[in-house]
Amino acid sequence: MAADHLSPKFAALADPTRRAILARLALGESSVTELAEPFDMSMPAISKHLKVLEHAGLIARGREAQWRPCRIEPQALKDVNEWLEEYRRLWEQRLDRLEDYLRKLQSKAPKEKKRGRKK
Amino acid sequence: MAADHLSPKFAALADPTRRAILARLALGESSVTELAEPFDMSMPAISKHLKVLEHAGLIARGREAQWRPCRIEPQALKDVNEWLEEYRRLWEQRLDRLEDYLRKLQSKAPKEKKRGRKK
DNA sequence: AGGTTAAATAACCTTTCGGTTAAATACAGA
DNA sequence: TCTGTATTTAACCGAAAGGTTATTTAACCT
Repeated sequence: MAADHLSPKFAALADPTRRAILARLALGESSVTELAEPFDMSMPAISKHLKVLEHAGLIARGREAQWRPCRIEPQALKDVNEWLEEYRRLWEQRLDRLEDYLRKLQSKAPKEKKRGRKK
Repeated sequence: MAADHLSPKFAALADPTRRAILARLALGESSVTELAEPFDMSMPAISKHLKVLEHAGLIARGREAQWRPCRIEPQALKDVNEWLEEYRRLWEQRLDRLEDYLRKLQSKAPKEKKRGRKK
């Protein structure tokens, strides 16, 4: 157990073409040809991208006649999110510090009012 | 503007060694040698991993005498989180459907009680 | 100045990635 | 059964990834 399922997911997401494909699939199922349409790229290239996404668990594919409709697999993104969650406090903490800083600036502001502003 | 800052971040996260380094840095600053210690890997290899993380904006490095302490840059992870947010409804939606399904199962359950259970 | 420690760089190697074109496969429909 | 349409597979290519060892740089400490 505990194989590294995250690496292939991150690797799949590291390509803008594949992220664009995911964005498209977030709107609904689509065939390979439809998915390929926006890109200036050969069909085999798209086919390879889809295979990468599939192996990462980010998409799944059905079969309808000669079409192989693709759909997004949200669970895979949820897995990524769960990894990220471990770090959430880090950026929220930093945000808190920024808020503290801004609050301090604001409480100082009245004193500063007397000074002229640089043109 | 609008350069692709996400690809290098995802690419950096696609390696388990680098994710382990990040996990370590989430606990606090660390020198390169300290970071290298848990891995069965040469120092230059670690050095390269750190460079990848740095270029992705995931870590930053200081200078203290002959040490180059590394620290995590939470903002980069926040950026990844923001990308992921666009898809959140997808997995939450699916979870809702599962909950609906389980609720239906439960309301059906009393009827099922009368049947014997398979051994 | 000389020696030690911390880290980066250079040069190299093998594997993987992202693309190509050409050929093969799978199915639908006349 | 032949033809067109959708998609994959095969073979190839150059570039990038991830590792190595050997060398270099940088800063500290006598």
